[in-house]
Amino acid sequence: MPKRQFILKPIYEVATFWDVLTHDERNFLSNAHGLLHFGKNEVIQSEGERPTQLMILAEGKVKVSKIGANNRLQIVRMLKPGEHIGFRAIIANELNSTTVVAVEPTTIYTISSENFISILRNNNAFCYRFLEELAFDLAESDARTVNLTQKHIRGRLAEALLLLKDNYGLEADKATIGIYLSREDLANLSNMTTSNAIRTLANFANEDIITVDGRKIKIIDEEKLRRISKLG
Amino acid sequence: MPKRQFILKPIYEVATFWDVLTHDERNFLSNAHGLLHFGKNEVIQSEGERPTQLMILAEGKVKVSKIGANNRLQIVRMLKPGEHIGFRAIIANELNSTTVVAVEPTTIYTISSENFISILRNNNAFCYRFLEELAFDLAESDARTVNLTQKHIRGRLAEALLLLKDNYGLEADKATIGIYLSREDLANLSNMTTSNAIRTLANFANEDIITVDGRKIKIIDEEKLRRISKLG
DNA sequence: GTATTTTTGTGCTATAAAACATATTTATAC
DNA sequence: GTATAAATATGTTTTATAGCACAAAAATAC
Repeated sequence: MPKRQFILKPIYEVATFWDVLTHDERNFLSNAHGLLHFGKNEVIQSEGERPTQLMILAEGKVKVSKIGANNRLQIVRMLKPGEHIGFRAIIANELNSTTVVAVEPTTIYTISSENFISILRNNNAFCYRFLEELAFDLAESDARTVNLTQKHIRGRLAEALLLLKDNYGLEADKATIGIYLSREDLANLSNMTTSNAIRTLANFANEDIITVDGRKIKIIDEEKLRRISKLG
Repeated sequence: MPKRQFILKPIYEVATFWDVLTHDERNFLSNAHGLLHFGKNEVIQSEGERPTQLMILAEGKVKVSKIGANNRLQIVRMLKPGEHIGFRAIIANELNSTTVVAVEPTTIYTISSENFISILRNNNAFCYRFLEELAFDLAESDARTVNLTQKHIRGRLAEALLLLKDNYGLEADKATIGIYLSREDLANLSNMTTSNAIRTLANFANEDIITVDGRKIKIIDEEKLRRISKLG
């Protein structure tokens, strides 16, 4: 069987804001955009750097993380195609507050900060779209703060698995979570050590809540997983 | 000495967005706004309720919190005059994701959700202002997630004290933090139990980093406090 | 002014989770 | 194909912090 060939979608099919652009803006952006590729584990942007462009994830999956005390890494969110990278720092006129790394081979459309800001300043519907996006992101970030600080290990890991399921969906078997993360990434997402992620994952498997095959995780009993996540 | 009389500033002096309004919008809002008062510890909005108005904090201080696992409360941010309440949920068209409570007597100007959205949709500069505000808030929320999950108790309390100092400033003596919180609030802000907040506060006082007189906290050695916060 | 509730303070115990140690398996390099 | 590195797995020890109990002080109610 030949390896499946990905046909890259054009920017107007990837960018969720395309419908609110004016005719002129569409014409302009059809040319005035860039294209970047990143291999697995490649760094897309780094915390502390000055942002130079809005990035639109066209293909692939990325993790967004921050370094905290003792150089411990915390994954603050995971992005999928159609979502944006780097726009928060551009809007706030700050340095990047997060590091973004490709979890699998990733293709990105880019729009320069200047062009991005220019459209934000001139197209009200476009501006409103990003306003909505930030409003959603803020609620999620606040919720994550509370979940990560108050839930116990089992609750945090259950929550992370559900977050991944909700974000990336399930494969054709309707059970396998649509992203394969290392135990270390799972740990950084759930605010625990790698050994505890491994242990807790094994416990969940023993309790027939999930099955684990390498990095493939099948959700067997979602109800139970939600209960564990909810109770903390 | 007679009790100091607060003269309430008019909305156009409180609202930080007033300068980007059009002449017509100013005329309109000069009448189409409401005024609310809340006593100490009164609930201004509740998690799960439908938001009905943008609130602009005119006088007073409020805490913004969420309930997590085991009904434990987490304060996610603290607001001061000029800052906004309830706009995130209106923009995202969601129920309130947070509860807001007055820490001291508080006066609030209100603008109905409909009027707020209408201006957002028509005045690009106004929309951009709130875009910026959310961009700042998101970075702070992400930073808080990492700090609260990774720092130890001393680091978390030191961080909370600095956050309060940076947000509310110092009194005339250039040492007393400009807001008086209960030990319980300090604990909910720093993600720890009340006893641990009390204990750690006492330790800081013993180490001559702060002095404590009831709820008044004087910062004696800010350098040391920043070091403790940074190291975690 | 006294009673009652709330807040603050302190010691002790229990426990969740990190830290550490060490295999074992899997992936990658040459 | 072998060597080396990285990821996964598991047992043991240590520790930070929650949980609990109770006392003292302060605030509030009557």
